Amino acid sequence: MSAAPADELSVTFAALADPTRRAILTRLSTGEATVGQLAAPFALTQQAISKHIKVLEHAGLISRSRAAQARPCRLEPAQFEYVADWIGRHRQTWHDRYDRLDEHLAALGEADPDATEEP
Amino acid sequence: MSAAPADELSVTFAALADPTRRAILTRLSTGEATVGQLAAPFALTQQAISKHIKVLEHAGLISRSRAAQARPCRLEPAQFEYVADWIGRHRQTWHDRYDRLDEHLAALGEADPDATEEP
DNA sequence: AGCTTACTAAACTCATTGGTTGTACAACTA
DNA sequence: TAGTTGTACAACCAATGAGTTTAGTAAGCT
Repeated sequence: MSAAPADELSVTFAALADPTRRAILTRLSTGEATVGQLAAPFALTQQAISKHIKVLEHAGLISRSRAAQARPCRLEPAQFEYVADWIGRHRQTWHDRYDRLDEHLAALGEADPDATEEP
Repeated sequence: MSAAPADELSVTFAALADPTRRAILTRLSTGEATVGQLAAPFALTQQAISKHIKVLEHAGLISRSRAAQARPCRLEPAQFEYVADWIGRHRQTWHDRYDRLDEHLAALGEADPDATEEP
C-alpha cells in the first residue's frame, strides 16, 4: 500500500535517518569532497556511497559540481534551514504550552481551590 | 546485510520522515490526545495509527499515560531539542565555513590553482 | 454477568531500502 | 592509443516499513 507521494520534508528527514549519510554530511561540513573521498572512511563499496549521495542530493541536502572525472559534493544549507524551521516551530509550540502549564502548576501550588482550568 | 543497530538519532529522524506521524505530532502540539482522537482525521485504520504512535513513542518524541481505557499521548520535548541540536550544529558549521570561504574568495585577488583544504 | 469502548498484538501483503556484484563510460595519464 | 581513475547504472537479495484484517485484552457501563 505504501505511503505518501514523498513530500519534501519526508524525503529530507528520511535522508537524515541514516548514520552513514549523516557521517557524509558531517564530513561535508568541513568542506567539499568527491565521492571517493567520502567513501574512503567506510567499510562500504563506492557504489553504496554513491547511492547514499544520490539520496542526499535528491533530498536537497547537498549539490554536486563537476571537476574532471570527479563529482565534488557540498552541503546545501537551505534544506537544513527548512528542517530546522519545522523542528523549531514544534519546539516553540511545546514551550508555549509548557509555559502555560507552568503557570498553571504555580497557581495550583497556591492551594487555591478556585483555580479552574481547561484544555 | 542491513545497516546499523538503530542509533537514537536515526530512529528519531526516521520517525519524523512520515507525514502521518508529523501530523500526529502537530496535533499533539495543541495538547494531549488519545489514540482514537488522533486517528479520527485520517483515512487509516486505528491500528495503523496505533503503530505510528508506537514508532513515535519508541523514538522518544511522545509519551503515554493511562486514563481509564484510553492511552493519552503527549509530546516529549527533549527529543525535539536533540534533533534541533544536531541540525543546528551542522547549520552553524556551514555558516562558519561560508564565512571563511567568503573571506577566502575576497582574499583571492588572482588565481591560485590548487586551493584544496581540509579540517 | 454481559456489552461496549479503547486500544494492542499477530499474521500477512507489497513496496522500498540498503547492501552487494558486475559492468559501462567518460576523462585524464603515459 | 591503451590503460587507469572516478563514478554511475543495472540486476539482484535480505530486511524493513506501512498498511491491512482478524483476534484479543482491559476498563467502564447497565
